[in-house]
Amino acid sequence: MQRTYYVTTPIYYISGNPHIGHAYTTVVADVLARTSRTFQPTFFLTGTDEHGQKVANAAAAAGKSPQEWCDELVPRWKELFAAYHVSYDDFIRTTQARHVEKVRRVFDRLRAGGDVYLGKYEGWYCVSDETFWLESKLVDGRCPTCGREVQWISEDDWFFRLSAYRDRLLEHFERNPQWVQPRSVYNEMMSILREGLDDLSISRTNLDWGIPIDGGGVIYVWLDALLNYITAIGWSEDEDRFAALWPAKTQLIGKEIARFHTLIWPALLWALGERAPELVFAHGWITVDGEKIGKSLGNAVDPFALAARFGADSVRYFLLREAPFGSDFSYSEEKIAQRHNSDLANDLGNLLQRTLSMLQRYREGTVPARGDAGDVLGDRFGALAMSTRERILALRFREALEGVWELVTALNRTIDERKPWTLHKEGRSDELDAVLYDLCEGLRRLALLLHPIMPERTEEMWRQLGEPGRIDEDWSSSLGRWGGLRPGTQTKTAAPLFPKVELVAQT
RNA sequence: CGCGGGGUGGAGCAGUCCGGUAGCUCGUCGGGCUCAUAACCCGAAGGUCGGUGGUUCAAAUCCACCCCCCGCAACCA
Repeated sequence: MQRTYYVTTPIYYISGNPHIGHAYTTVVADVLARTSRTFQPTFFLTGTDEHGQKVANAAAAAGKSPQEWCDELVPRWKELFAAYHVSYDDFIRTTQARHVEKVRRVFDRLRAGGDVYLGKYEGWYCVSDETFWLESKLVDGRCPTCGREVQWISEDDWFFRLSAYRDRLLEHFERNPQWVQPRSVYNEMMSILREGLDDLSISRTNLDWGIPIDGGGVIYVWLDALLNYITAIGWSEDEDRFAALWPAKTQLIGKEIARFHTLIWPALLWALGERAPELVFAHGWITVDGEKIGKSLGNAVDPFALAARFGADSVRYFLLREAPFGSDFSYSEEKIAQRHNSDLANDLGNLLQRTLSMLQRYREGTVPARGDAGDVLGDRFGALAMSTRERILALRFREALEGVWELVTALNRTIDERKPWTLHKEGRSDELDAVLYDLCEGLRRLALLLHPIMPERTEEMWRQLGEPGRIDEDWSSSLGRWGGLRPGTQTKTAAPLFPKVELVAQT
């Protein structure tokens, strides 16, 4: 069975409504998936993480059962992903039977294999914050966060023998220095490894919203959650399918959950006799004025409002173009507006507009045959498709877009240098045909190359260019050589692709 | 001595792993063009890369120390 490019997002914890960060990770995964699909079998998984204390609390506060709460909230995520044109192949919920039964199977196997054992979980516990604290963290014997008294808890819990995998993890990290990216996260995880790992408590007896364990208690929500990546693709059930998909090619996460995905997750997989994922990539935070986004900070960003104001594709473009992937980056509506206006409206949208306008004026909207004029653009940009694909799949989105924009600039410059209006006036018909053809061919390529980033607006480009084929077709056949555009194609002028947005002069 | 990230022209950022004319976007100034969403194209000004010291023929890039900012250390992307 052919190997499939398998990409995942974290499954999202639904203790509240989705925010911009959820959109960010998922959009990035979508860009990978859409790019990969142009040349290989691809599977893109996302979903929701529904168990645990916080969900139980949130549901109780809303006067609902946890299951009702989740059932009502999950559609919000699906709406978000629809609003951002996310093309996931599967959406897993940890409350689904397909997941629950396999997690229980995992637990049984680990227990049988000796990687899970019964031990005592003890520590200082703050009831108010629902958090265990190391003695060394306490402030005057009180909770360092809220200042309340803490109590000594001692309960029988199941433990995962994480410490037994420390050496293998170290070796894995040393042999595969690229498997965790970016480098900063790799370094941090290495440093944690060098300090040593404790076994991990994987059961909870103080709540019942989770996957039950025979004999009492529920499975720790993180163990439950991590397993979604394999329960969704047929682990222990459909061996052929699982073998085609696992190990995952790229698992995207936020950097705050790196230790779960790069230390606990591989150890867990090894305990099950499976392989670690090929790449775990931890992206940075979206910040507002350098500060982390959070409800408590009152600076949460509503992703629905954002998409409504700028268009989902503009936001997608911004998220991928603004910062090197992996770094934190500062967000503001002004920055989105700037990107939208200068890159998308002025450079790209206007290029389409002026090209189609001239084509309409001089050739009644019909793409002319090119003739034998020199092929500088073809020489220069023939390899762009392959380099763009490589950069995207290496998660170097910014570089990929910068490369594509060289073509945008080159086309704008071509108009400036060749002056089609002059060619027309002077009746230099062959030269005019060649220029117009090249512009249309360049735009056709731009639509194809940018489609994974901006799926909706590029479809509109495609339509205006009068293209009959599929925009998500194989790049190697459609972009192999300059000149794939068929002469005689009838284009249509239409409203601007990216209408400019007004900058609100506030703050 | 808990761990990690960052300090580069007015703003926001690349470049630092594998040392060798400091690059990009926006902004500013000047010019060009008139097909286009007052958009596009060309050119210019502006930084010696947080500080000090060291290694080197040569350092933003390596080493040491120091200053400043920010995360993490918790079931929050």
